[in-house]
Amino acid sequence: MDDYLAYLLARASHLISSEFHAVVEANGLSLMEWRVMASLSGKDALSVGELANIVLAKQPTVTKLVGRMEDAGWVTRVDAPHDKRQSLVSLTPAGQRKVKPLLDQARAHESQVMADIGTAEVALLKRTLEKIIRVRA
Amino acid sequence: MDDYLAYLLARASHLISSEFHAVVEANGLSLMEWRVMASLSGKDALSVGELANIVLAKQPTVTKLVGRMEDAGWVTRVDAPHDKRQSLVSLTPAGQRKVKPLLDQARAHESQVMADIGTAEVALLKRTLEKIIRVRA
DNA sequence: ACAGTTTATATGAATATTCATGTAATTTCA
DNA sequence: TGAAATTACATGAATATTCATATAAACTGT
Repeated sequence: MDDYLAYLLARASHLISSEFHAVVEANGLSLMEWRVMASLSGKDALSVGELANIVLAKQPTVTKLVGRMEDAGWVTRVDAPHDKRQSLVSLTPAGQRKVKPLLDQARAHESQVMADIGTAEVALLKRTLEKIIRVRA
Repeated sequence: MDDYLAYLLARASHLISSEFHAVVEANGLSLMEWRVMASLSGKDALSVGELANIVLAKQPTVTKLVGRMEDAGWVTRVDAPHDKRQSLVSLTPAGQRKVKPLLDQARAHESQVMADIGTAEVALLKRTLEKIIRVRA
């Protein structure tokens, strides 16, 4: 059982996410809120559907998550000009300030993992994970 | 963002689990129920706490999950003789019959993934994942 | 252009998860 | 030994997620 790829992936993912989860919660965010804000942080905006795909949640979950984040003042929603069905989500200035230090800490955490496991091995791991995602997406 | 190890692990895990999720649901089980039953399938019994650790969920979640599965007739709970605080969960005969074909299908799915990605590469991936789990558990 | 179909999001009800806490059993150690 | 601390599980309230479905906008083929 604990030799299956599906389980090893789930366990390793849970472990690594949990570690950073502590940092995220210390900043008053849930893991999902962090994922949304991190996803938005580079881009100008993403639709609810795109976000759902990225943060690995269902669309109604994201609609409500974004609603709560909108109330908190971290994101805004506007109808897409070219397709008024879409709702484009983007970070507010407050949201950008909120997520900024976490992005730095995420990089630091990543570095720590690489130091613990080995840079080359992690690089190889990433390539294989990307291949899995690419081949089976 | 989509280059971070944490995210690649989450995405790959979600992808692989989702594929098998379809099979699991076709058998009338949720992903968590499947995990519980697969975890129990080799062993004689596991405590609620051990199960929570294995299936990557919180203890109250597992208590209630096991309660539902008990109602469905797939598992039973008995107090541990040596420590009456513990509640030992084990598969009923009906539970064993239920999970048996899924175990076979899980192996088949695993084989399919290995064929798609490459046996050697998956073996290497597994070793790295095990290392991450071992080093950072 | 328009009827039918598909797509994107929202929403209410049902379900599941989690947090905080309670209870009971075990362990610790003075 | 026995009081205090710890551990394991259960439970109720709060929260989050999901399913089913509704609504509205954008396509499609004629």
